[in-house]
Amino acid sequence: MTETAVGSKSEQAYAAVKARIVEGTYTPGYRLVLAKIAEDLGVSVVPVREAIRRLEAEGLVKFERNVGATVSGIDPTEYLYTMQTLSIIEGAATALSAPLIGAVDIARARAVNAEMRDCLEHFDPVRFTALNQDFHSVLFEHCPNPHILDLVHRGWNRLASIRASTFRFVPGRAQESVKEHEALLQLIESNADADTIEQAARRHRSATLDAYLAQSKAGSVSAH
Amino acid sequence: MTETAVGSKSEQAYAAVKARIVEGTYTPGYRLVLAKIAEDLGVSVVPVREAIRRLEAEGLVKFERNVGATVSGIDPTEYLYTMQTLSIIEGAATALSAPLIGAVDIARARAVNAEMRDCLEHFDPVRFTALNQDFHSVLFEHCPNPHILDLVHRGWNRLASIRASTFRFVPGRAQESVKEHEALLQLIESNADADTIEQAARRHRSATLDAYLAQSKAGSVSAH
DNA sequence: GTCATAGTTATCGTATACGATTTCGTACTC
DNA sequence: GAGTACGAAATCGTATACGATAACTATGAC
Repeated sequence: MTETAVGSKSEQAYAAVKARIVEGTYTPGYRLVLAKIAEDLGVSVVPVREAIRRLEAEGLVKFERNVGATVSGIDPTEYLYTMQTLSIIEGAATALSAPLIGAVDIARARAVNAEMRDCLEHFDPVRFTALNQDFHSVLFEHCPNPHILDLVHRGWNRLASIRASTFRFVPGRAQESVKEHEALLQLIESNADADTIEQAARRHRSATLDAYLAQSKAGSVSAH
Repeated sequence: MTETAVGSKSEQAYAAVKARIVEGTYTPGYRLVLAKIAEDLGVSVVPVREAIRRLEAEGLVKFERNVGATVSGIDPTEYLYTMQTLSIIEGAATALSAPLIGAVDIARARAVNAEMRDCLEHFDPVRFTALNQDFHSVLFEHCPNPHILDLVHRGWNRLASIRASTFRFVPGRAQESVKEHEALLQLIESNADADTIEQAARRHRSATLDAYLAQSKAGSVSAH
């Protein structure tokens, strides 16, 4: 009865493949062969097909008819697009959540942000990124509009699959990020109006994107 | 060779079911039975399954394990959520498109808007809604971010499946809408900054939503 | 008369099998 | 030696078949 909770085989396959993509076992460009995955998971190809199509809908994999599926996210412009979209969606989600964020949530977010500050010293980019997600989760999880919330989750998923850690590439950005987090919390605490919060949350992410772009231009990503 | 373009059976099934939902053959709440659809289309259930799952990912249908799929959109709050999400996404898409909108596009949009104005007299809500989509398409189709553009399309699809025509329910809104369109065009022509355009586009849709809510509250939709 | 329970039916979930398409390698020709 | 055409292998796409699950119905007891 312990396996009742896992749901259908399709569900298992979906979770399994997604996990492998996010954790990096399947790197971008990796060729996903239905039969092989099916064998690995001990299921038939049909549920795997469904799982792949679901992942395609989320943008985690690219699927070509009669050819097969590959893990997407190779394209650096893809990162740009995702970040821009997320800046808009997350900004809106945070603004909509703000009135529903209580003192305990603020405290929790502040605790996470403190951990992030500590993290700066030893500089563990993976851990820093995980904490970053925790922090923002507190801010947008109260969003009353389930569609928007869903879009935010999809955005984070895509980012996770593209890069385990943004901050590995833009180390200088981490310090500013922590400061902006505190500013954001103060805005929410002081019941700032929705527009102000939305703008702040959006710029917070845009700034990370800009930092990444500046870094890329500087030459470290000279290859097209 | 004429059928090569239609693609796979899954594709056909997807298009067929989607069309039936949008055109209203399958109304919200309609029970989608795999076997029946498969028979109607002359294919097996497997491609139909895939089609249904794709539609689920788009939010057009709701799917419950071991129970089946139903056309979603029954819930009036669903309409609210979709409109709110679309106001944000469409606002952003329009703002991002603005710099890329040329004089010919403006002229085309203005022509569509003129048709809408004519439409007000005979008041054909279905036609009015179709023109409305045409108008906004001109404004956001140049959006350079494909993800955002995709989200806008999904939003319109959902709306189409929920209601063939919003304006049937909020007739008073149509006139204002036409005026706001013209204002929006002038903003774009005068190269207004992105924030201004985004706010205007967003409010344009929010206003329709507000009008709908006021109407609903007034009692015409007393049945739950 | 109402509630609970067992049996039936409808529908979904998955496995297996085979046909269709693409891709890659090899041989042949220019 | 380079290019093209043919063929084989790999992989996807779909049909069919059967097992699993949940909704419905009828029957019985209280």
